Amino acid sequence: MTANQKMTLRLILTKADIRKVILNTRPSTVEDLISKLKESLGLHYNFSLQYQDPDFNNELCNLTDTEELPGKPTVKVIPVLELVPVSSDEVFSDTTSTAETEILSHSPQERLKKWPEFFDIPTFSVDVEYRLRQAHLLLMSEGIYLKVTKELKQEILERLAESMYCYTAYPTAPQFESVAAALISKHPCLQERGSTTRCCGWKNSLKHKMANYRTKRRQSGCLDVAVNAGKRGRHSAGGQPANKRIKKAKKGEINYLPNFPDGFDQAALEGACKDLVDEMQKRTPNGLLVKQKMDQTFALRRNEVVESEPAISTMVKRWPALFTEDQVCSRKRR
DNA sequence: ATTAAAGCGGCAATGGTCTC
DNA sequence: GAGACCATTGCCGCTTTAAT
Repeated sequence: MTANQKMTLRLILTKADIRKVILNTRPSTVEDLISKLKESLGLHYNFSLQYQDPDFNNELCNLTDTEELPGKPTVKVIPVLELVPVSSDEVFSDTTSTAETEILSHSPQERLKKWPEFFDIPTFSVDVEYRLRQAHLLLMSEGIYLKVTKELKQEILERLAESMYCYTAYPTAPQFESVAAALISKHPCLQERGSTTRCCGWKNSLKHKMANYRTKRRQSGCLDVAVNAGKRGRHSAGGQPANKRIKKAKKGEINYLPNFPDGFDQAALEGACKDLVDEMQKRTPNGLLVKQKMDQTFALRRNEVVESEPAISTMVKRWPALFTEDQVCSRKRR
């Protein structure tokens, strides 16, 4: 392949938006290809690429080298989800992260940010953004409101639920209101005629969506929402529902049961627990080490308390550091 | 059959009333 | 004032419905 050759490719942005793209020069690196695509299509988000590989019956493979591309390749855009970096005083955990961005994962660390004063509506898929822009123009010129189709609503709700979940799994009524208001403020074509707030339908849908989103997360193994499930008697197989004994959360609070930190399993955390006991037996325990290990093992302690309801005396033996002045004050701040 | 949206119902909190 | 009791309210998981 020569570098100056034109390049024609079929670009899959979404299921509904597949475009033919012609580049004047054939990019020599994947980075170059991505920046050329960003430039020619005006895409303002980061993405990686997958291509249909003729070696594997045209199944998609990650693109690592432009040499792998056939003559007229079909390439799929894979958006990279990014979170804004968080300042250390905004986090619940005392541990500070040096990462500039974090990919969304199932770890509780994703929910580090305080609910913002003004909720920032995320950017939707290219297709949805395009449709909203068109609808906005139509509203401005003709005064016609957008008729929100089922799949458009679905994509909007899904993206908003994801965004809200970064802050909390259980938004309050005013928080739902603020998101709905921010949505119609950013996209006036989504306003509802008939309601005074112009967005109470969105608020209602968001509430339902969030409940369904929690169920989804629960099924994929997120303990922090799973702890609130399984309380109904008639839905469990063996008489008593699984989590019946776990008290239902009060208004405005949740039963917090975080997953283990990334890279740590039960055994690793048990090790940290033992280190802590050993350290606490010293005449002058290393405060920094104790604090670090206590933060690391937070999820393990929560699991013990919720799962086995240990006696206080057991907790004192297993977690002597938990009852020091430093730790009591530190936990109160959480 | 699958999936998302919405309705239903159990449960804890809350507030009012009554009695002591 | 304190407590017991009862009705109401609102949250949220589970189930149903509707669309494909």
